[in-house]
Amino acid sequence: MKKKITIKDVAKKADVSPSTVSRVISDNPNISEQTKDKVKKIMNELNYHPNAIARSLVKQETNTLGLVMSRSTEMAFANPFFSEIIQGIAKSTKEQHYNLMISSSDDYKSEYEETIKLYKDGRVDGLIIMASRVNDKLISTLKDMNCPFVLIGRSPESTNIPRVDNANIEAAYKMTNFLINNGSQKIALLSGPAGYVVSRDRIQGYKNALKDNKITFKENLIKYTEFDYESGYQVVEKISEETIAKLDHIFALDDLLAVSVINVLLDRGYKIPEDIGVVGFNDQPIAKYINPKLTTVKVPIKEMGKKAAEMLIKIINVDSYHGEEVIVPTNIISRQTHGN
Amino acid sequence: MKKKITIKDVAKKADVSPSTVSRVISDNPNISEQTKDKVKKIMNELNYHPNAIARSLVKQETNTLGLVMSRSTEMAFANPFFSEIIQGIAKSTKEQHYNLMISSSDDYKSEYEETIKLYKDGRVDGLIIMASRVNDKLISTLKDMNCPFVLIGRSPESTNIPRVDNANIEAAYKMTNFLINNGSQKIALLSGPAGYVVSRDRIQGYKNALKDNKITFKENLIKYTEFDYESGYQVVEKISEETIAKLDHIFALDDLLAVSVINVLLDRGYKIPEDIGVVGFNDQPIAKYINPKLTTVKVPIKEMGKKAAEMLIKIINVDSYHGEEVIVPTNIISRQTHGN
DNA sequence: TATTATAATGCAAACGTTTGAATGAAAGAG
DNA sequence: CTCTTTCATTCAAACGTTTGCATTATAATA
Repeated sequence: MKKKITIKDVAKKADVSPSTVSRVISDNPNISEQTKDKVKKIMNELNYHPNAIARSLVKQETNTLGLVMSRSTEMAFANPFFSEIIQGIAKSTKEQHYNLMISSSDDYKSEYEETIKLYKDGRVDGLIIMASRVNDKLISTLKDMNCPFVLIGRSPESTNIPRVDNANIEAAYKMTNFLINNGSQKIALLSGPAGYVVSRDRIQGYKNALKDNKITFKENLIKYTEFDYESGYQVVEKISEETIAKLDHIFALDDLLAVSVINVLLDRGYKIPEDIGVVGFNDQPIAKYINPKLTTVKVPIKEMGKKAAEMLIKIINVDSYHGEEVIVPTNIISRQTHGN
Repeated sequence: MKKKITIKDVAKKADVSPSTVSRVISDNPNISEQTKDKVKKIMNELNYHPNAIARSLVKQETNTLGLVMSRSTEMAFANPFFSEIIQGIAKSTKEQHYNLMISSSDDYKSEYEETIKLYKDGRVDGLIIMASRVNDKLISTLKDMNCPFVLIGRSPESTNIPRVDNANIEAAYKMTNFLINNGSQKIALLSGPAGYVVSRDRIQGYKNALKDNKITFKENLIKYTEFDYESGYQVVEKISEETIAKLDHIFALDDLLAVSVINVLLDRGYKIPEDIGVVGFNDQPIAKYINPKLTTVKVPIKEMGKKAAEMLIKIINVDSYHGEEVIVPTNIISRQTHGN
């Protein structure tokens, strides 16, 4: 094992003290240009890289952000939503010279513990949380520890926490309205798990739109499933022909779910959107890959990730800043799967 | 800012030395059960967490793996292939109590530097590399630094390096053969960038199959593009009707590319697979989401990621082990897009 | 009882940096 | 020519652990 080159080696060779070397690294104005040049030259010669761990220890900061997935590892990545979020986060961490550590577990309990641990162990300076279950104690724990974090989503219990989200209620309202204005009355919902805030919010928007249009809401028009293709497919498969025959539209609260809806419908011989319309949510890439192309509501997922990371870094670094709520705009992307 | 609880605080309160506390943490057999209990109790009381950074500094290991994407951030994540790889890696890092740090840049040069830096800075104990350009100097640099790493893919210049890959040549051969056996003669290829080893290998397999079937290879039947949907679409769009009319099959060297092929074909009014067949490579989730469902070659992407991480961890930890080459099996998934 | 082996714990150095305070040299002021 | 100021550099402590070695107490042996 080749011996590691430390700041002392550089110092010795340059005939200065380690402190001086450290100061040229940080470009301290007290060091003369002359010595700066000399030291830099030697750093190159020796191919010296400052040790980030040692630096972290004394500065008490790691320059790394932690990302934790609130769902089982499989679920988390199965949905392209997360790839896009990561994409955004990775982008701004890179831009701001931060590192990104990602963590995911298989069940909620260990997820919770992993998250706390990541921070308590001192591996990260702050956390981006995608957990947004109803009644998630993670949020309050984090607050108690005063761990810098930003939430992607919404936590109904805790107000006034730094977060980035889209206006789910409003967006679902708009989409429902859009369908109604196109002549639909019977709109069924395929929702994600009832335990997620996103599900609740989107359902709320749907209900609001129904109400404003004087359409009575029926609980049995909502089906719940996981946020992945297979679960969605299975749930929709079970719906009887008669039920479907009565429907104008199925509004899936996620694009992947919409795709599963479309596929069981197609498999059963329905024509989309002639026989029945299907719309989604998120505008993930797949929305335009499938045929017919999916009408959906666009949420700028990547930007959300990007914004979240930027916000977190700011929270970590500027004392006076404690975060804000940023709500990104959404809009309907009208493609080929909605009826009219 | 609440003061951080250190090993010293625990030691003081338990009336032992820090060394003793450290030893109960590592469950050193020299410590009596009695003191172990006492110390553990106090660690709980104080909610003490050992600081990973300090630990890393003295042990000269971070318990962290680094993952670097060889493509621009956008590209990397745009293709679900990477999500699946990450998924696998995340799984085994978690299982083995390692952390995962991910890195991606926007161009190749900074990618290279970021990677080296990640390791040189001492943030990670080893690297998983997905770079597999032809003539990638990253590999040799890593070797020179004797940085533990495993490659996902193949590096034609360097032999005998730890890596996990699928048998690309063989797989492409099998698929081509499959198409020929189904009666195809004119098979065009939509390849990823010519600079990637995967592209070359798959093309090689295609050529071999042609040769073994006494079909003459024509260079102009191969088109190159990036590994994302839009690039694929644009390339295929430019192909003339006459050219397409002569084709039996288009073999896309990636599922996402296959989807783009299918879509321009569908947009132009072709029936798949009646007019022309399309097959892909990788068996990404999207293969079964689209309609008609994509015939493709299955490569166990997630398992590759998992295996790579396991191997890397072993390389890091067991002196006598320097890695191996593991080639995962592939097989054809016959669905609805190939003709016969 | 003196001697040695054994078990449990403490001491202090080390890991590679950063940084406030101390030092020294050179320059400017009186 | 002394006194102060300024500038550039060094000293040494600190960050929170781990670990080889020394130390002590206790038990076993002669």
